[in-house]
Amino acid sequence: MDSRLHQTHNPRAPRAPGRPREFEIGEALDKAIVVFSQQGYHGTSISELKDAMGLAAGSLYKAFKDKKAIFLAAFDRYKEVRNAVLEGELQQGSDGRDKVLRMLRVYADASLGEAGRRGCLVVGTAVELGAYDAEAAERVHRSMIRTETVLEALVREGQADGSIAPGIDPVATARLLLSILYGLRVLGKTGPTPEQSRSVVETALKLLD
Amino acid sequence: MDSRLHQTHNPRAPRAPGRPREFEIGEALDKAIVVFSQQGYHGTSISELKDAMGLAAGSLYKAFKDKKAIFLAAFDRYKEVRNAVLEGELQQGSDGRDKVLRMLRVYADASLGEAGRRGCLVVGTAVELGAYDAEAAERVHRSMIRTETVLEALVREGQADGSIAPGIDPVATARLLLSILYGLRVLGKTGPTPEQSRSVVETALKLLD
DNA sequence: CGTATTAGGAAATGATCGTTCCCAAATAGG
DNA sequence: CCTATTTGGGAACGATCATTTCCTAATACG
Repeated sequence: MDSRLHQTHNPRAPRAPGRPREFEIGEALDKAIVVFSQQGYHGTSISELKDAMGLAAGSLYKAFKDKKAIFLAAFDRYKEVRNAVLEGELQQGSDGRDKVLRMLRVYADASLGEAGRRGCLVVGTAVELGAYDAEAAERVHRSMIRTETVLEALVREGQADGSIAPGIDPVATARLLLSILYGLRVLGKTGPTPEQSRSVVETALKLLD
Repeated sequence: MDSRLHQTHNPRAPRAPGRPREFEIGEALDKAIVVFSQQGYHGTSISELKDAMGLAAGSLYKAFKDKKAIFLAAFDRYKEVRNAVLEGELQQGSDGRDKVLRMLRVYADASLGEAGRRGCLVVGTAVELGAYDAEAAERVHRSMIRTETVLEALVREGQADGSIAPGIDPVATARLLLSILYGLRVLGKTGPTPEQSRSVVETALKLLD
């Protein structure tokens, strides 16, 4: 298996001979993310995928090994994009408490409107493929552990800077906040109002007192 | 369409002529619930369904209009079963706070072990079919609203009997608890430890103070 | 007891699935 | 400038999908 297959074009890498690729893998994956998030893995056919990505079936299978490889590449890109959004927000946080608040808001905002109805690819993959595909399940698990670890670190940070009560358990609180984040994404599938999402975030802050 | 098609056998109803059905629709649906919860709607083929339910394809299509009708009937039965479990627990609750605790525990327990990996059919349907099938989305929405309403009533009950702080907002708290319940079911797909689920429940109780 | 009606179950149906094949087009290296 | 190599894209592939058909078995009703 060629490791270049699932990478975006790197202009510094030695150029292989042959006809150059006419599309950006990253842009194509962004379109795949939309379809996969909306319809799930089994609910998305290669035919729909090629229409959404603007590619012929042959081109798809030259860029990716099979349907699952497309999905996993889309999953990885989704995680990259969402992690970048999250990190950008966290950097603006003034203290631990404010960073937890911003993290909750990122998920609450993502659960609103069209994006909310589309759904979270991590949650979707956990639910649809968690008991079906080991590779997908492992990525989901890693992603969840990472998010949980971030939350735990933020709680500890808040306890260190005095913005979060010293008596609370960072591990238990992080786990509960994790439940809330994914719960928000599930509720987002049914089209909540911005007020509903906001009230969840505000009320959850009580856990930091 | 014959309304008897999706009902379990009722011995008091006037018996129709013809060969009697050799299987119990309810038992067959119980087996369908397992498969649908595990693999989702699109991930489950009629072939798998007939194997799991112990029926031939022809018999399936005599009992149900099509695959979606099987799924919706399984969804309805799932809700009946889970609602019965929940109601049984709530009746044992001593006051509002204890009832909220018991409700959290029902979801935390359901998210453990094999049943947890199997997943919640409401969450699964929301995620997989929420943006795909209007009929499924409506059932999910009704189910979520109902659960949210129960939570809100329990909070009010606790405020009335003095077990829950009078200052908290029942609507906002119910919504947050709802997020936690569904979040627990998502996390259940990755095989949490009993300690993790228990700590979520314990920590969430802080929201009632 | 015969007829109408329904269920059981296997085989057949057409559609769509994921994947491969094939050929023309476009590049790099010699 | 030719050759090797890769991509684009559409046609073709076998497999599997959901569904129907068809025949036999079992019941209710007159």
